[in-house]
Amino acid sequence: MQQRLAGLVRQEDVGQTVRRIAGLDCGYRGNTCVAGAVVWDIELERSVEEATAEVEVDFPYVPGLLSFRELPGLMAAYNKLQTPVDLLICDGQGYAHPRRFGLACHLGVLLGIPTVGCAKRALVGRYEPPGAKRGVRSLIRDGSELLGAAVRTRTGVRPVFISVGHLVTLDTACTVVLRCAPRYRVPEPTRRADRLVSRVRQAST
DNA sequence: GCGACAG
DNA sequence: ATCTTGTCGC
Repeated sequence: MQQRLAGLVRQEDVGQTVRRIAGLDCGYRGNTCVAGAVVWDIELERSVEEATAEVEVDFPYVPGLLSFRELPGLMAAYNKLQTPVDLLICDGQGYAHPRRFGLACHLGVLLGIPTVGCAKRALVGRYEPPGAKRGVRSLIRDGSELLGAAVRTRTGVRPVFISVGHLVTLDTACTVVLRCAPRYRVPEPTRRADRLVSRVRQAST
């Protein structure tokens, strides 16, 4: 399925303005996936809408097949949003995937909107550690193929791993993530979604 | 056969 | 991801 859908991914910028950025993340309570979606206004520098959803899961975590475990919950949370979103940042890989179709690509193709993969760890590919200063990038490659970039969002802190999801270029993906991460390693949309999920999980445990 | 392996 | 005890730094 991933090999087939990978052919639908477009790595070109299509969004004119990128102002409202959604962040998605999920956590678990037994076999229940608790997903959260946050819309971050890059101009106002604040969250303008949040939504959560819970769905039962049966698919296990398997490196390379994360989508099949998290997509249902993430889609449910995203679909509850009322605010139109310009771009979506996902907690995981996009193109930097064994079959070049990570979670960010899958969500992008299904939703038909620009998406970016921003993972906390690499899955495939090789890269040199980027310079220590915030903003420095280092390309992630697999042989001669360009997969993504290791980007330092905070000086002296380990980098995040950016790759194209859908309807964006790698350069735009890196620029957007840096704009969304002026203070913390993880960009605000994803970071807020993570915290939202944590709070909901606690309140129900 | 062994090591690696998003969340 | 989840659980869990302690430590370091601003």
